[in-house]
Amino acid sequence: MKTVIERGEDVSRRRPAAGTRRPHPAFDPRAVSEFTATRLSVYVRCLAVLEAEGVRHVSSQHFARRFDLNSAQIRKDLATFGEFGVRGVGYEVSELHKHLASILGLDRTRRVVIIGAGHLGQALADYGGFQSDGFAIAALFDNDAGKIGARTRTGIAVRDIAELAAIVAREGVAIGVITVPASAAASVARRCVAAGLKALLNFAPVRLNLPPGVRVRNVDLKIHLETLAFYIPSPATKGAPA
Amino acid sequence: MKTVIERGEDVSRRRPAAGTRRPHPAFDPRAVSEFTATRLSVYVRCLAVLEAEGVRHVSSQHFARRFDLNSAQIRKDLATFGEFGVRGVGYEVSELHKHLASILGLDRTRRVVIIGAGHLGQALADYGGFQSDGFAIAALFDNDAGKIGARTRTGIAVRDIAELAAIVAREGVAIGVITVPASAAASVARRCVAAGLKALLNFAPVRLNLPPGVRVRNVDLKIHLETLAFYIPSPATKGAPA
DNA sequence: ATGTGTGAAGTGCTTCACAGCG
DNA sequence: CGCTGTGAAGCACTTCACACAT
Repeated sequence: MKTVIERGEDVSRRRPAAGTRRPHPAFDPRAVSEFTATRLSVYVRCLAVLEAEGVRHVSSQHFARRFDLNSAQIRKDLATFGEFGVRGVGYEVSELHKHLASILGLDRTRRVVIIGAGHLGQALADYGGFQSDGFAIAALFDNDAGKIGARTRTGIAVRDIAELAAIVAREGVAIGVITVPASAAASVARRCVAAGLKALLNFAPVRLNLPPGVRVRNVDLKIHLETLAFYIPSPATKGAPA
Repeated sequence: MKTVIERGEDVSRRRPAAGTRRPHPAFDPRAVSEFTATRLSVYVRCLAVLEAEGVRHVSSQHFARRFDLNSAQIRKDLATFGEFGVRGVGYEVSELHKHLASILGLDRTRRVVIIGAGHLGQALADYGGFQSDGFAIAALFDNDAGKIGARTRTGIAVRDIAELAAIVAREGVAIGVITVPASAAASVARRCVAAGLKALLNFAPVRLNLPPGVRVRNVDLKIHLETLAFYIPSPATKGAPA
């Protein structure tokens, strides 16, 4: 991630022209770090909790204490997207929730395709948490004739990857999830880009090299496990202090 | 991650006492950042590729170019763990591979338990990449009487979570994978800690609060998707510059 | 001559601390 | 007063650049 994006020196400098609060000053998403974007998603989730509890207003202080976050960071993050707070009062939970959800594009359902109908791909297709809250599986693909036409446990059909481009275009899909073996990942990723996908969630243990404009996030289970393993004080190694 | 670890000011300062290269100077894993640990895992994978190709020696320069990494970072990372390189020559692939694998504890098989036999838990249990290369599924647990006793597609039995502590102790398991619903995650995590697990890979969309000494890594699929969604130039939003 | 190991510089994320608004 | 929004400081990871080992 090279982040050679020109700085928007004046965007955040601007004060509201009229007396009202500015919900949505122009901001370039590409200028927002993935750290901030990730926290945005966390905030939406936390706000949903507060809203369900009937909480109307919350200060960054209380919000931080409640969810084990840093209040300054919350304020800074939120200020990136607009002036949502009221000084001396805090933030209006429901309104903020709606705003942030809209910034993430969660106010309308995003269709997602999954490429690779192995164990993992099928499990993700059937995974409830994937289906709810603004995301829906548009289709599940594979290139194995033995799998095409079959259905997952919850009844999602496995389609021929040859149909990928057509379905992506027809359903307006922007996000693809890659759950194919490592050996197939690079070529599948290229097909995804050719089909018009703009973001990929890659479960294959491969670093994908993609054109600018296409975002990738890698979820590499083996690397996660190995990294965890690294920190485990092994019974054999007595060296590490307790 | 608070990283309040005291600095090991002198550990990296020490020069070799004898004339020979020191493969393994004492280092405290807790003083190694997760960034470095993650890359360590990447390096091992890359080295396996080179070794399979029959490459004997590699310089940080070539290594970096081959796998799209930064040569200075490679040298710095490796220097954290010992002096593996030979000046003017580079690194001996097979030897370095072995050393790094040993540092990650991959030279012996790590047993892993999975808690939560839903779609995802079963898929991970069956996932080949999980099984190979130093990790093995010791057991798959659930608390649903309807699932206990059943088997995954590849034949792994679903066991009662009541057996968790006994099996962890008997098999010497240190790593747990949590694939239960969000509502159950906190209590399951507590059980994991009580059972003696030292590292958790958490797929539940919840921030686990655990005692020091227990590492967590979160894989939150919904947050990944939402973060990706954030960067997608939505057809509705015309504001963003091309 | 070549390439490691490493101090120093660079970069960017996080946290502090406070001016100023409500 | 309380709390936001934000410049400035702090901190951590990355990259540079070079002394020095081979």
